Amino acid sequence: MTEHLRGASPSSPDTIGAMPAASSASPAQPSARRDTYTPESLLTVAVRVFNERGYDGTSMEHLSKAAGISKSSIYHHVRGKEELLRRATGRALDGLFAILDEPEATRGRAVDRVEHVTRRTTEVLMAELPYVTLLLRVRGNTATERWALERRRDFDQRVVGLLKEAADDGDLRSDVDPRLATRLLFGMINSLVEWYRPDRAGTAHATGDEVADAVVATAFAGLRTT
Amino acid sequence: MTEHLRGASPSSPDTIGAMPAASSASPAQPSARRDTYTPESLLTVAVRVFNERGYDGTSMEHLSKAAGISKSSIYHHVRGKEELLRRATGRALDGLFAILDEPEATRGRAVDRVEHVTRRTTEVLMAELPYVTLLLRVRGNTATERWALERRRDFDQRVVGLLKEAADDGDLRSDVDPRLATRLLFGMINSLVEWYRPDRAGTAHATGDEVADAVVATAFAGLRTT
DNA sequence: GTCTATATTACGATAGAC
DNA sequence: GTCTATCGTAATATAGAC
Repeated sequence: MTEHLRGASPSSPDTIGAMPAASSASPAQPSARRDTYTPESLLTVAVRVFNERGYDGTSMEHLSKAAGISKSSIYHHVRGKEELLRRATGRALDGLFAILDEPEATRGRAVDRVEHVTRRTTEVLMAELPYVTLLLRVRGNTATERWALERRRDFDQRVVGLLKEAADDGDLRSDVDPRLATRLLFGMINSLVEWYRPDRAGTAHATGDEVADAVVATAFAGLRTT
Repeated sequence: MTEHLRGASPSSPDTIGAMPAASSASPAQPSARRDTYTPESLLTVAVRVFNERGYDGTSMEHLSKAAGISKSSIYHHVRGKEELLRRATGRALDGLFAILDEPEATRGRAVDRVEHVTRRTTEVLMAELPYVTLLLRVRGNTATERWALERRRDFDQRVVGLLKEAADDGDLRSDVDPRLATRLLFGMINSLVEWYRPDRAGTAHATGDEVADAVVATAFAGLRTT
């Protein structure tokens, strides 16, 4: 069992890409990091384990082994397991909501705004993959989980509004209700968390751009040739 | 806290619809049931709780409260939590694999076979909703979960084969790889477990038939009007 | 078949030394 | 900031009475 050594040390090379700049707010200074965990860098490890084992299936013991520090050391950085979940889902939700404020999502023909939101949601999902993955698996057992679920429902409702507009414009097929269409659309997009892996992109499967293109093309024009 | 009383008794009226016929194999005899649990009727309760709280988030205590019997009584019917998971996922997988043996899935033009499998998978998912829901959320922490994941991958691969055939026939859009198309297709279908509720069908959202129609139309022709 | 009581292990979190 | 040791609780599962 050498599992606890893999990617364990806070300064181990294979975690650099995922490591945030320490307390320094500037993202242009990734160098001056101390050889210790911050809540942010600990979150990176925790979210990975949460996604591997499931949130409920992950114990603090699992986290401590994965992070390479003791259980009690984790409590020095965060108040507990639930705070890690809140930070992770919050990050995912912030990324998603930001899409709705983009100019392309607020101006122009509704169906084009829907298409923009579709593409950008796919992109944000790929960019923030571990955080969105965790968000999409939340069940609602704790207050934090219910808070995340509620924010997610708000996001969905905003998009339903867009689909309704596009339907009123006559730009969406009339035999599918906008609410149902939104659910199928997000079903397709969100399923990326089940198989998309950035490290495999371009080899075992398509690159991020190709995936986004495929999602938009499939969702709006369908799989069948005409 | 009256939660443990809701739908608790094995013979309570609100569980009748979900209750299987006892040892009698004939489904035309729902009457002659004894006022006690069978592994099958216990499974109905357990799967509902698993889906509400997540498998890892469900303790035997939770199950005993929901079933209205003690923890130790559960062990009289099944060997443990994992056996319940295996029975549930096995049932879901059997339903899915049966689709691939249907005549419409083995004869005719590939693209039509894909469309048939799409519709039938949607229908089986709605008919066996709790079991398929549980299957789709399995993570792989135990041997049983890995067994279920492997069978599920087999099913996916069978469908990828169908999509490849259809693509070779020139019936599928050429700018989306068959493997990717299969993933997006199943992403859309499988997302039903997140929102489809049989009791709400026809009121809060579309009926089962309408949902199946919408899935097929969206997946093959797309959301946008042409 | 069901129960109460309990064995045993694992869990989240804390105390206090270094 | 990290550690070892430990507390109190909750988990899975079993023993044995009825």
